[in-house]
Amino acid sequence: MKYDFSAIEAKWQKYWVEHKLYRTENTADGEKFYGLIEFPFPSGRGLHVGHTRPYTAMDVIARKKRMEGYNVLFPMGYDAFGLPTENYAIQNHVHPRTVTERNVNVFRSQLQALGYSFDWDREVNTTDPSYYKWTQWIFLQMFKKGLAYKTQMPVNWCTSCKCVLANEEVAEGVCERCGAPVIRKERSQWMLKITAYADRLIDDLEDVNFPERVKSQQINWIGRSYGAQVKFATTLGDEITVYTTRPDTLFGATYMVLSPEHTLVAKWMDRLTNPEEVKAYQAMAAAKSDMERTELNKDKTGVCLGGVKGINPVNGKEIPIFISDYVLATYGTGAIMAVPAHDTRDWEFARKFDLPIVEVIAGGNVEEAAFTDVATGTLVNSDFLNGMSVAEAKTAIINWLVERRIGEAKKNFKLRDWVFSRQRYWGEPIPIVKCEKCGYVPLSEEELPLLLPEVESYEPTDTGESPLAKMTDWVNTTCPCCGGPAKRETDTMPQWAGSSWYFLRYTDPDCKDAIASPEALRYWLPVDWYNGGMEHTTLHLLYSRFWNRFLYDIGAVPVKEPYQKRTSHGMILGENGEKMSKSRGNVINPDDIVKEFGADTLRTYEMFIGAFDLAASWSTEGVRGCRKFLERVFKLQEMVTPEDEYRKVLETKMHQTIRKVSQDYENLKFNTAIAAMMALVNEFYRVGSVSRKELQTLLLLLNPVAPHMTEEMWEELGFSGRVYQNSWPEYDEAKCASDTVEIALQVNGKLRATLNIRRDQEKEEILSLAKEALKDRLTGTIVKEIYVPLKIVNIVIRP
RNA sequence: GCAGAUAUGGCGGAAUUGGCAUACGCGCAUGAUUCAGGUUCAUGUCCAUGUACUUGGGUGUGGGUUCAAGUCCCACUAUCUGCACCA
Repeated sequence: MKYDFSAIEAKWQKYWVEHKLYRTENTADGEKFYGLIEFPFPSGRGLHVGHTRPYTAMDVIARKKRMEGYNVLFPMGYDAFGLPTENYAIQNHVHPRTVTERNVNVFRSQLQALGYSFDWDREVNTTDPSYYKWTQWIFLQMFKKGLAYKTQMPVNWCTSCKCVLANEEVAEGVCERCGAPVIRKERSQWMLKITAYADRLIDDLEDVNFPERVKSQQINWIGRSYGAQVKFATTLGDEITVYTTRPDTLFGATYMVLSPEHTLVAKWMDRLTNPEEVKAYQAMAAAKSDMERTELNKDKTGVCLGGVKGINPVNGKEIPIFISDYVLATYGTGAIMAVPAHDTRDWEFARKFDLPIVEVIAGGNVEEAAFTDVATGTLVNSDFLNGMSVAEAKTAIINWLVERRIGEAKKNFKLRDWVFSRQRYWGEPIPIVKCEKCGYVPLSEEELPLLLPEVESYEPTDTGESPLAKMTDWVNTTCPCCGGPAKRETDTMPQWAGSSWYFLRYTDPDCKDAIASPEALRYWLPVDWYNGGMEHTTLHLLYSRFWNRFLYDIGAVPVKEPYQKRTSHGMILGENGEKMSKSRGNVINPDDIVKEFGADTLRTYEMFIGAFDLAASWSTEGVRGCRKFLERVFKLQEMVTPEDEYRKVLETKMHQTIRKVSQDYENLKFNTAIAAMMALVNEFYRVGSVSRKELQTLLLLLNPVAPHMTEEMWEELGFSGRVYQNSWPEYDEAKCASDTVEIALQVNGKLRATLNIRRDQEKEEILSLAKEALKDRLTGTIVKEIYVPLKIVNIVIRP
């Protein structure tokens, strides 16, 4: 009997589609289960073996849950707006919509060829006007609540192409396309006030089941810190406000540093003694990204502002003011007080510029290095703070500052507001018009969706505006508020917009009058299990939690947190252990694998490749191994005996395997689940036969991973119904354990022998058996005898 | 630089609470089947030493705790992911 995978897979895929096998209703008996995977960006390169790993994993979970009686929602869609499609469209003079449609069709057929159990009736596409209508609607709600606003923000500007570049299009400070230098230029941008939700985004993590590493990465990214804001007077009259997490070290502040972009620098420019030097430094800083600027191993640079001094409020001392690019305009107030004795970066800067280092917390040697340990130090050289601990000093100094109205306790976040504008064509138009009289005015909800107009060229304009700016008929409109002349916003939304709420739309994808009907949202939310990549932890995952929380606050969704459980998969690397990429020539196309080995083999291999949450390298030899395993299962048909029960010799093994596979699937340990099934199959071969009942159980266990082959065998063997209509096999805990176990016998921790014991044997009896077995080695005084039940005996002797 | 993670045979990886390191697969070796190659089946396979028994070493590096450490603690090193306009 030959395993003809192409015929088998085609047959069952057709059957599943025709019978709408995986269609999900919004009401049903049994508990609901909503399993979600990150929907793909339909790129021109097609589906990647990196996609199929998490998709297969959740498909396994979904199939198992259905067999356990759950009403399962397992949907798929396309996150189809975005830069790569737009760039392809520009190069090839085709409409991005055409490119998107083509790519989506390729993706869909690739996904279907892998036998995923998606409910295809619920497919969503973020570029569909009936979808982005609601993306725009959410933006309008945010605007109405004051969470969307415009401000000046720096963007990457190519001096030659004269257009705004994405960070990805900038390589080592030059434009990726033309090689011309890229500078940072201020532009008016739409922003979303995610910082208003910073506390909630941290605090609500307590209620969800996310891996610790995901939680801590989000918490650190949001970066909540408690400190103080302090006003420093200057000799030019203006005050500088600094943010510090260490107000206790105020007596040790021996200089100040402003970010090169700080507004006071420009204001003071005429009165400085070294304006040329300052301007030159600002120009240099503008050419660097934030990351380059904060690299610690680089030499600290900076310029002292000539002709102005700051005044330390606690001791009245005049201290120099520098500008340096290690201070970022976007964090805190863009200005710091520098305490070189107790901050590493300040210490290095002070050494380089020969500035005084004043120790105010005893415990280290500040001549050698900054002393940053807050737990043990005691305040010194600090007047009324002397002798206090760091914690006491913080409270005391803040009270002192508050009394004099020169400072206050302040909570700060590293999280920045979300830059929501893109000067691009292929995104959702922002539904706002600008009226000379009324300012920024939202469109009324009846006018949504605001459709993307047809343009001839998708190239950004010379002024850096989006291609939409060239559509004067579209841009010039009337103000919804006063009816006077107004202009439409020409920026579009980032790709993150559509993906921030897609999981809501799946619950009711055709809903006409809301993001989804309240009944559907109530039934399906929260998502029970969301699997995705670690690389999305601080952006997509955080953004979508933010949007959901906002929608909860305005009563549009019923749950605070959208995802009850989050898991992450590791990347699939090339055969050489490097990231798969065209330039490295190590890309594996899933289509080729399906064609040569079959979808069931690809699925099995990707589940077997290694620990699900770690990266794993591709191995075509490994694929062959999984194919061999499936062939061995297929050939079991020739060895079937008619018993409709587990035979005595295999009973324990059967129960153990069911338990292992059930638990391992649930814990995403697919590799060990498959190993257990391989071991079971080896056992069948060793025995030389398999009973009908044993094979039936194996087919049920293997079905989620290899659905086509198991369905075919099920039919061939004449079992009733389809595999998916049957229940998940059960195991008996009592039958998982054999009567005897082998334990290890150690002397001084070294393995010397093993011993077979009965489960119910007494400790004393086992110890005496052990000593008998080890008697040649017990050549000294026995100091200690350790027995760990059913595991080990360790006898400690001294000569 | 900051943040999060990872490190086990020739390779992918396994190992409830600290309790027999290397399950399962690949590769390799030997044998059977075959005209032959492939397939399939069986056996073996951490390293060193040795006649089989054995003995010693061994989970990135260096220390520590413990009767016992891949697992816990301290200090390193290397690699991977993200860093806000790629998604």
